[in-house]
Amino acid sequence: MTIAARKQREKLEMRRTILDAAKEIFLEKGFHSTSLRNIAEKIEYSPGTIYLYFKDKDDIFHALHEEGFTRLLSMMQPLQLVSDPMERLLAMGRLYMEFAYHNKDLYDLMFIMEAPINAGVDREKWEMGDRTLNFLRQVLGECQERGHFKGMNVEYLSFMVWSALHGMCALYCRERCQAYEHEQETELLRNGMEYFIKLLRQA
Amino acid sequence: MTIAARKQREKLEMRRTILDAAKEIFLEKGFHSTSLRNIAEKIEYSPGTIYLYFKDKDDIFHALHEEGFTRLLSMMQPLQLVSDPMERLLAMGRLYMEFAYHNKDLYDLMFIMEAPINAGVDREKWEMGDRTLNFLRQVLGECQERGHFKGMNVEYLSFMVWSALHGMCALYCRERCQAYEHEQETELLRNGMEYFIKLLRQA
DNA sequence: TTGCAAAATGAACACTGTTCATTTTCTTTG
DNA sequence: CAAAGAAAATGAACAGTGTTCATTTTGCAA
Repeated sequence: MTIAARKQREKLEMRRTILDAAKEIFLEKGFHSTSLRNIAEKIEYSPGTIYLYFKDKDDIFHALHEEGFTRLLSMMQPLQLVSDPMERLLAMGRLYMEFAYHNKDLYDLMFIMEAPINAGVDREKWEMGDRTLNFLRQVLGECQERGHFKGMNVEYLSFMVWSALHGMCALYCRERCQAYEHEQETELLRNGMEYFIKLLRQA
Repeated sequence: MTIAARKQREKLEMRRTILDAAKEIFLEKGFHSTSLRNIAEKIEYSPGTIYLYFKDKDDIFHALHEEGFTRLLSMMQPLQLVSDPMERLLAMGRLYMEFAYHNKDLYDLMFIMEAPINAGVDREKWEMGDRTLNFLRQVLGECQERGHFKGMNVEYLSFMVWSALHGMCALYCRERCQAYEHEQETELLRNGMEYFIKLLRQA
């Protein structure tokens, strides 16, 4: 039995090795400029080998996609200590933006790129994404219990809030902040965030 | 002299022909699945010919990028008839979303895709984008004159407003609305927009 | 009609994701 | 320990990509 166990472990280790190499190259060169041959070369295996561990290129980046959500979610856990729901919501917002700012390519992979999500809408794979969204739903629900966002539907409200944050992050990730010649990216993000928070506080 | 003029006209016509073919295939198959050989085949020329009229693939889609802004801007012109700036702002928002919804791939090209904008930040080429942004700056400034958005910086304010709209459109374009299993895309967009408008009205 | 310049060609280059017959490596059995 | 069998890794091959460039075709002027 111990040999079968080792085999399975080695299988997982190989997946990790591939994933680590893929992530490194991807974060450095971007998704579309990362080829399977690049990855294969880095781990010193032939291109064909990768297909023994992943269905195709999308499958690799789908795995990284999941890792991103796990990371984001784990960063959000401590926020549950913030008792006031409105303050928790605002802290979540800032943390979300912080995550996007410091993990530009990972954020891009998770929320902007076409590749991993389009092919098939694998429900099971979105589990981590769902959990993140539920976090937002919950805090918004609690805000309503304290009198905020009166008469609003939590589904649509969460979509609006998520969108506002995502919009700033997405413009940042895809270099559209350059439309503002005289402002720095960081200032745009910081002040954009604060203004949106101002709107939320009034509602 | 008349022959040189004709030559020049033919050069422009050829550009148009290529652009039209490119747009058609692109809107049908998406950016990355559109190859120069596809375009060449459609216009019944050899692949090499295209390079006599465009520097590279990006150059083609940069041209379409510009067309997108021209279209959006022309759609916005009639809004100048709306005298109340707050109403004009809200109408602009709805129109912006309408544009994204009905021109999904064009919107994607203009505001999400990496290809055309990253390579070089051609200032001259962003002219149409600048004009669109100025439209927003102007209406926000007028809103302030009427007592809205007190004490806010128009630059940051416009970034926040743009981001909120863009966020919804971007999540829609890149199929992230699927995170909401039980809601339709159109309802998410419509209600998300209305909720954001609610926030703006209060500020 | 000849000569010249502009326009169009399509083969070639180096790359891509993916497949699969072949070879190598490891594990089990006799 | 050797032979057989299974699992793992290989790398050539396929059909595609964006791009270049020597060669050919075309249209105009002398």
